[in-house]
Amino acid sequence: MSLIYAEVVVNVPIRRTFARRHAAPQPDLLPGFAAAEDEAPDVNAASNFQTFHYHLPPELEARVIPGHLVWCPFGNRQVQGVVLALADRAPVPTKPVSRLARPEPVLTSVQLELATWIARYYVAPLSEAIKLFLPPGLLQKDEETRGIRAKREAEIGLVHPTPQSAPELLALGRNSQQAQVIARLLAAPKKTLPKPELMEHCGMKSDSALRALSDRGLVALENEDAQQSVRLIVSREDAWAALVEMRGLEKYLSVLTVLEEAGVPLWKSELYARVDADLKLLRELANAGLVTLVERVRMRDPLADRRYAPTVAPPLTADQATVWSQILEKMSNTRPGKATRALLHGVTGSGKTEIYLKAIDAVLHAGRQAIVLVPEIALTPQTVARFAGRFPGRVTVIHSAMSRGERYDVWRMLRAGEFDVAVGPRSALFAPLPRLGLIIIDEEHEASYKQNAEEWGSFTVFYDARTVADRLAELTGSLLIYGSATPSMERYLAATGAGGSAESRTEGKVTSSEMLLLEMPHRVMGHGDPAVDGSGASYAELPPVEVVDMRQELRSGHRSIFSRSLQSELHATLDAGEQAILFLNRRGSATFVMCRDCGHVQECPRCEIPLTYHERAGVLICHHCDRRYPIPEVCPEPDCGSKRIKYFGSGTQRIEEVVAQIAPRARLLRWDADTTGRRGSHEEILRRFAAHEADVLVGTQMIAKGLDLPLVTLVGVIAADVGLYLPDFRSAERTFQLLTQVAGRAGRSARGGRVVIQTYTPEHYAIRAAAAHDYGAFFQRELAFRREHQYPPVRRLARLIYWHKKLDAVQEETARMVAILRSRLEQLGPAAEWIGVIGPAPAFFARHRGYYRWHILVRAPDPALLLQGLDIPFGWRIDVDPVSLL
DNA sequence: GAGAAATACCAC
DNA sequence: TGGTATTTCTCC
Repeated sequence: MSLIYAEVVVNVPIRRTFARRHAAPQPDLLPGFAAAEDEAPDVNAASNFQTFHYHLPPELEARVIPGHLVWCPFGNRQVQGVVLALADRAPVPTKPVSRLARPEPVLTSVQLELATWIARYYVAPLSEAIKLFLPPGLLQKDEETRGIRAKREAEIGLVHPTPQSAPELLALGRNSQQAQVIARLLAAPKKTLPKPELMEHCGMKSDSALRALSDRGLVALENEDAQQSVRLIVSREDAWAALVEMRGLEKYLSVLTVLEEAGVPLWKSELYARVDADLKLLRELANAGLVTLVERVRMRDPLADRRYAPTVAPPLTADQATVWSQILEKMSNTRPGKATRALLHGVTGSGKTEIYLKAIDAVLHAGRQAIVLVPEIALTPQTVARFAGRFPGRVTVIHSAMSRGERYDVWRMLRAGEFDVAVGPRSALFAPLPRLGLIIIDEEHEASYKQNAEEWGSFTVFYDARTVADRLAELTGSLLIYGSATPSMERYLAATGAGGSAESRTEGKVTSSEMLLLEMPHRVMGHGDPAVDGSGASYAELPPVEVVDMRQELRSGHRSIFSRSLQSELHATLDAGEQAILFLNRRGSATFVMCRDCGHVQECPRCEIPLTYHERAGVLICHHCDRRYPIPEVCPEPDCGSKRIKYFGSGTQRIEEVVAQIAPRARLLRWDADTTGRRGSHEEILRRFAAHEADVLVGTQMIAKGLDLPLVTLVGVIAADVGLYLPDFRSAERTFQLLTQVAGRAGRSARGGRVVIQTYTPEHYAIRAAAAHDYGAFFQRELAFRREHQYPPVRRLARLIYWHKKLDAVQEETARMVAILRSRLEQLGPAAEWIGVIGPAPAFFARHRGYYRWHILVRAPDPALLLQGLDIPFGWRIDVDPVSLL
């Protein structure tokens, strides 16, 4: 009699990684892993894939499959674990699996495979990668204590088909002789009864009640054949109305009416929202047999109480039609193991969302499902409304404001196939859709798709949803659409194939597969305007951008942070009763050194990264390689030699105050970290600005993203240079994206608009390209820069960050780690050809919350190859494909 | 995360 | 050298 064994990933933090001595790596789960181990066994002998083996007791043999959550003995206690694989033998003596934690598997085979891939790619514990797929609170000793308890609520159903005149009603309300008489007569043939019989039935001792009814004109007392009788002399409807009034049945009837109109059983809370009722009333109705009152499990649905007006697809613009036909053509090739990828490069307002909706529609018709990723900040009601409105009842959302229980219910409903479209931020990628066929990543360039290793938090897997989505699309054979007005270098390089496929193999580009490039270069103004193409949409010009050279301003004696040009534009805008957005990039209030005459910025000659001014030490430091340089007294630019050298970023003036001086009557609204701390205040600020409760919106990062603000005709960028000279290889890309997106806010209506960008370096290619709305020019120039210095997407990077309270401990530990990495590098031999270890150096934000932060960079086609199985002491974070090096 | 084993530390 | 505090290891 042979046993069945389960390989289990236990939900226990395994403090140290160590050798996986017994079980061989599974080649189909870990492509490339086994081969690498053969070549360099010492480096890859250890693994973060620590698993444990158990045998299945007879009663579980037929019930357990990979993906099941089970309880297992572990040391002297019971722990939860996820079954990774079944086998007919185990490498060690085994204990039995104790029991199933849930009857259904918590992960599909595709999700297990993806989790395994994530753990390897991001050098993270497999157990942590698995947790990404589970709603928070599921993996607990006692899930009842973690707020994901199933919610139970009474549901009210209607028993009687026509409750308005049901005889059961007569058991309710207050009784009276008059009411009894009317009820009796209503039930009688010909609405007439002999008087004595009637009085007897109703227990009447005198006929005063009858006379009162007669006085009200409801009944007539008649003499027929010497017999006194009582006749109802109003219609049945009127008699019922009188009955209702007499018995005080209105409150009962209003409940019944709501239920009748709903046509389906309602939750108690839904009923309460529509009608004034309480549980006592409902119990009376239930006792009378008019309604059923059942307590059952209620799924919390974040969109349940929202009503979206159903919308239909508008005709496509010419751009949209072209793009759509290209997608359709490619979609026919999509099958499991083969994804179709597309990059939708469309300017702000070109109608990308309509393409997303078309793609969802097509996928739903094919019986498959879709995940829509949006940057968290853009998860405004408007975005959700567009998806929910087009596909009523089939869309759900996942967002950070949801409670544990709500997330848990959404997870369960998705798994049960109750929704076909999941909209949410990066974590929505792990939604359990059983028949996934489409992944959309809107605003693909947004940094929030990367789980940031620099954030303070207990995250352990610093994954990039854009990269993981690529893998998921491959595994499920899905269509994957990235959309952006300013695509990331990674995606655009993949889509244009610049550099060639042979190069991308050796240089380890993020994706080696084809990506369809879809361009939508025209801005749609809105329907109903004079037709430019067949769809009835008209195209709008992108707003003209004026670049103001602040050096020139200075030379002319204007020291204000508002150039003369921006001041006059601001006045013109306010005079016209229009609105302005003033954009200040305050991020990391950079301390770079710039010549105020020629705009020259001090850089590290080797890393070509701006040097950071350190006031205390009185030196300039490169935050990549830790080289130090003296502060120049004169500008080193050959033709300049100016002595006016400025330390940028120190003490940014408050724009608000200056605006108040320039335009005292302008109503100001501020949008930054201070004013948007509370949840929902984003929307509140936007709403107030959209309602023209203010004339000028002053903000930092995320101004008015993705919102139509027709009255905004001026966008001013106060200092485009801030952010451009941060010591990070993505600074130019980020600045270009920011400027382009901000400029896209202006002139989205027939009023047109203007953009003013103030800068000390108007010749910088990021600023010139943004001003010219020329993505291609920026891309080519930036790619050359990345290629020259071997930065992503030409090469891949991993960043190892170490935090500690003591500086000497940081230096010691980072030096130790670098030594280990270098020795591993040697052991790799020829496989290390493209690998480099850079550092250690202090991170840009070198001191954070009392901790020193230093980092090491690994440049490699596949950083995991060097880092796999590394013993990683507490305090380290491994960030593969870091989004920032600050 | 907890108990067992290994090691470091210390008084004599 | 024995006893104890501290760190490391293992758990299928």
